[in-house]
Amino acid sequence: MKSSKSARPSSKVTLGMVAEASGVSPSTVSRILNGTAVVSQEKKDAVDRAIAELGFVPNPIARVLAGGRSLSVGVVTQAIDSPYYGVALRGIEEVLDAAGFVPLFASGHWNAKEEQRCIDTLRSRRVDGIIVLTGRLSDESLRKLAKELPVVVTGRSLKAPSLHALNFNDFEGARLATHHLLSLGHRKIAFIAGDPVHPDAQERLRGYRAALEAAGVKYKPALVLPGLFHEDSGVMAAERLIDSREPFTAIFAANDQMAFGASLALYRRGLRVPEDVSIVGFDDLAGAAHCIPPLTTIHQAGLELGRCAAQALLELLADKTPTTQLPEPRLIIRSSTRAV
Amino acid sequence: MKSSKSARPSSKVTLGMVAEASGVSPSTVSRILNGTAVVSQEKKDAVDRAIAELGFVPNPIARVLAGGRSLSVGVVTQAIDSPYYGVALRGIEEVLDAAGFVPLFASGHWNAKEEQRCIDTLRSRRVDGIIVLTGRLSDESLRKLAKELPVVVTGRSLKAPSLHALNFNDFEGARLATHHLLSLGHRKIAFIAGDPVHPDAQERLRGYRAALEAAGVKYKPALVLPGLFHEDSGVMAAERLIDSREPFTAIFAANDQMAFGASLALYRRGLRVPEDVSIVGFDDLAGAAHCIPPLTTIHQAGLELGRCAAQALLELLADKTPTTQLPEPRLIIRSSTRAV
DNA sequence: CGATATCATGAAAGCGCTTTCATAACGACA
DNA sequence: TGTCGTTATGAAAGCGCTTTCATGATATCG
Repeated sequence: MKSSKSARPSSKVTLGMVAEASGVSPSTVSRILNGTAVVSQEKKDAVDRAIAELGFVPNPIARVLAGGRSLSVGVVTQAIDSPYYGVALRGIEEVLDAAGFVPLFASGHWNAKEEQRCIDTLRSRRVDGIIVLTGRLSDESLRKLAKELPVVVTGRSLKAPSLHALNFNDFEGARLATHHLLSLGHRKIAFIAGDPVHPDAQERLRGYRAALEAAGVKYKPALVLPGLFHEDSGVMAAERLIDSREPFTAIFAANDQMAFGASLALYRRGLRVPEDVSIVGFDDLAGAAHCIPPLTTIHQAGLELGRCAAQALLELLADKTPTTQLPEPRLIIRSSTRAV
Repeated sequence: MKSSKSARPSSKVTLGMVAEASGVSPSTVSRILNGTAVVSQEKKDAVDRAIAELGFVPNPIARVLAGGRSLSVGVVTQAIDSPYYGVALRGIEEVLDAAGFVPLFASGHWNAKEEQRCIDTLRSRRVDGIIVLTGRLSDESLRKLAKELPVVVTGRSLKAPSLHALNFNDFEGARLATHHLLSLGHRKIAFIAGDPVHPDAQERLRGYRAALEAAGVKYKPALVLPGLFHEDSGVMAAERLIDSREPFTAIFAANDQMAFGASLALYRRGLRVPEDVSIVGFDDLAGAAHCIPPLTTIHQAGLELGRCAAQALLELLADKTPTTQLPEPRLIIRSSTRAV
């Protein structure tokens, strides 16, 4: 009969006990908990009181087994430690948490097979919906998946019921970056491309070419270096570029990591940024603002991406049609670029 | 009667159906699945065949409700997008996955309350064990938690049954870093400290002082700047240092992020690394090898940390006593340090 | 060779919740 | 006042699995 103001979070209080304590049936408690039916205010009060008193916490496992929602959503990312997607995960976590949902993360490692496995695991865990961050799965499998549960996918633009796609405007971003260099007077602009199996990489290349063309600058294949989206490939690309003796005054890298790598290669070869060559990256990673020199880059809001994705999934879950779109790319001018 | 070589991963095959198809009871199927009792080879074969044929996948939700293992472990990290812990998460994921376990990540944001909430959520999800990456929870709560399920915690050294602690030798790492600078002839070595609420930060400060003392260099409080483990605090610390006019030839930052920040501040003030001042970091983040100049630092294996933690938890789960220890700190000499 | 210990197996009772389905209780209408 | 639609509520049947507990079969012993 002690009325400690807050109940100790005792572990094994069940819905049944709440029912008994408040003199109603388990069904009624469940209905109150889930808002699945009208219940008299009187009983509702009694139940609420009992819940508080006993410190009852519903068991999500039992709930989902019985056919209810799991209040969890699966997130398949590619690498849990990716600097870009990591921020997106934080965004997802943030909005999901605010809505009472729990994220379940799984990494596909840029491999369709593994991604599929992640999805299977996630589904066996009975998640209510799935967010796929880019990845290599075919549009077809995604569409099929969306027939089973709500899906939000980033990095593509496909349309299907119960499926929302969030695509960043890579083309425009790349165009912006290249245009910035052009406007600074650069004409010999090298491009370190990303892995061409990524649609992103292709779009960014397109944007680079489009900007060149618009400025009447001839596209030179010798100025386009292959890359793999990581630092080392940026180093190698820049070294290859220097060794090729093809003249250049600026480099646009398809992502920040390669831009970091390229800067390093230039540094090692005694070329200064931005005095000798200007560099623009893409993504605006957390590190871009603190590297030397701070990197001019295209801001692709990872945090926003995550938030939007989660928001969209929540809407799908509520049977609404999400309308969320990603913000347009923005050029962030820092210190790695200057006029020729 | 078509004998497609591999079963389609049909969704709703239950243990009961397997039992029926192979002419045994559900109990027997369960026993075979979990190895909880001896079953005749004959039945085992029949069941295995039925499982393959039907493409049966056990429902983990039902399993855990009925009192079995969930084959999942909770991981409370501090920020899902932390550059250091991110790598650790990858290590955890890797070894857990190999053992058939699934990690459930939750972020405590360096806040004991939130951490506790994460743990509660995780437990309501019925994880089999929990890994706590550092964090702010009291040793006491951890000990109490360990009474309920196996726990592995990093960044402390406490001893308790069903609890394994993995501590990195921060003192020695800091000593090593400082000693390196000393051996290069530096005598005025500034230290950018970490947030003193972190035991790590305190240990690193101790290591710094110990090295100084061992070399007969007087400890100067004016050379110790407060920091918060992130880039901006590194920038501010270095600026304050410069402004103080206290002479210095080297900086040892309690982590890489602050070292990056300090480098940036020096760069802005026209001081060159390593020509004018040497810098040593701590952690060996992925970016340390690619920044300019590549950072000399103490390698604190994030990946190893994750792997060891997961390994230890697996052992705890198997009722063994883990003996895993973290590797000793190593000094990685790159290009940010040189002799005076 | 009968009695007892050993063993593989099945029947059935849950785990904690959701959800039909059925049933009082109530008001409304003729 | 009697009948019929509404409503709020409860009883009970699962969801798919694990785990006693009981049982018949087999092996072991004096």
